[in-house]
Amino acid sequence: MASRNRGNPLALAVLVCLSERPMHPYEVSTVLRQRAKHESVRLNYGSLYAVVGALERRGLIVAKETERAGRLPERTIYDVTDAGLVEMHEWLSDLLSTPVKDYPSLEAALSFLAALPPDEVVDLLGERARRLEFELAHVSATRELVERHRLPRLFWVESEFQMVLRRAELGYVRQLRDEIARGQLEGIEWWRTVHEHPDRPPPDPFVDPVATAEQLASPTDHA
Amino acid sequence: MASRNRGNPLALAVLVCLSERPMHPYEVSTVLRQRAKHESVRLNYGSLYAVVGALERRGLIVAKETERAGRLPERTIYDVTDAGLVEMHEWLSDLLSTPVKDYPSLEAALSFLAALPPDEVVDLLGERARRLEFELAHVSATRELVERHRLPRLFWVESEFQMVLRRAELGYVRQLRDEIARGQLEGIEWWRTVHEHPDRPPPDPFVDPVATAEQLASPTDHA
DNA sequence: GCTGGAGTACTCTGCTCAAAGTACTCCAGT
DNA sequence: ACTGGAGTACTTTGAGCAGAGTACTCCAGC
Repeated sequence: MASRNRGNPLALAVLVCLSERPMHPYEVSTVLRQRAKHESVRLNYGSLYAVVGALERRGLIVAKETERAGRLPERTIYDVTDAGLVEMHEWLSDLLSTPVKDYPSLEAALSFLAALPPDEVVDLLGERARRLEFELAHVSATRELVERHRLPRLFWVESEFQMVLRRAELGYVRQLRDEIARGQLEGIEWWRTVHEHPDRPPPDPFVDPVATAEQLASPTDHA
Repeated sequence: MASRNRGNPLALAVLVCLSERPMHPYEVSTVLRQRAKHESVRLNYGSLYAVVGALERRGLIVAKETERAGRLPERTIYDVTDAGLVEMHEWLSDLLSTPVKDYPSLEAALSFLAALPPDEVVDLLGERARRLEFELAHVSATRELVERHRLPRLFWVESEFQMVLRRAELGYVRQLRDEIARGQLEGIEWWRTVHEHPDRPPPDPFVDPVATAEQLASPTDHA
């Protein structure tokens, strides 16, 4: 009963919307956008109609009626089923209670730091820090606007969380940038040498050459 | 020259590996696993051979030679091209310098907090906090192992960053849980009422009913 | 009265990508 | 000699999904 892959969280968004009242898919998309949920859940029409179809096949929602205004395309109004309400409840509970491995793009980039020369990395991280500051300023500006509309915090906790993550990222980026700039990052001599002499065979990256022998002697899986 | 979508970061990982020395795809996958990069970049064979094929079509890598050991499948050894090195450089620079919107699953879940009753949410967030603590302990244990092998920090900054994010998440989750438990989260009365009387039409969620009128009067886009 | 842009409500197309499968080798154990 | 499990090196498959496209309406402006 743990977190078997449930796929696109947009399907959860659809269940939540339909649990309020029956809607047609396009209305779901406008409601989500009005509430700025498309900042937290990837939303586009291709996926929307795909997940609605899938939810219907799984019996979690049902087509209630179809109407037509003029010669515009037909609108199919869906309603959530009891099974759908159960699934929504379980899915949300799972997401809240169980951390899953996300793959933030910065983590990937940091994995390959050594492929770029250190001085370039200093500049690039500085650039990122500046952009993060700008973004944070922008987000808190719009948040103030929302607050002035008196929409209770309950409805924008996700943007609060977003800012927490962004601030943590900014802190780390700044710190790492400074450490590289000041030559304090462990391994920096190796890093510099490799990029200054791309032709020469790279020297040993290990901090303590004695340890290398140990390392090779005992092929422990530290992977 | 900005961040046009470059697709799967696994392709970047391949470029980085091949920039060290020519390899066949399977060797790329074992190298990435040895260095624990599969913690930061989604890695599986289906995608690996797909991205290698795409890189070849785009002229960023070339098949150098193919060998065969016994009657095992043929191994195609690839090498990076000059264009590939340029692409690697640009891609990495982009990733480092430009923050992009990731969609962490907890952010999606928090977007729909109000769909679950508050007391359940308190329990679920408590559960998550406990699991995060467990994970953090686990990660710092393996990190110590890596340190004892004297592998310089330069090669595990990504796991450092991962821990920074996890700790920030833990802090926020704990705080939010406590605020809900203590009834301090703005909007909690509405939240409780809605779940205690699912039949009754929901009351106005706005903090200050007077503001609602203003809100309706000036349809500013706060989306 | 006609053009052009914003909005409505989807549909189509083709790529991506994860999981599982395939087909072999090498070796340890019995 | 034979079975079985771990490892090697890919290939196949089909669902998922993003972006672009379609076909209409409504309205403002000249």
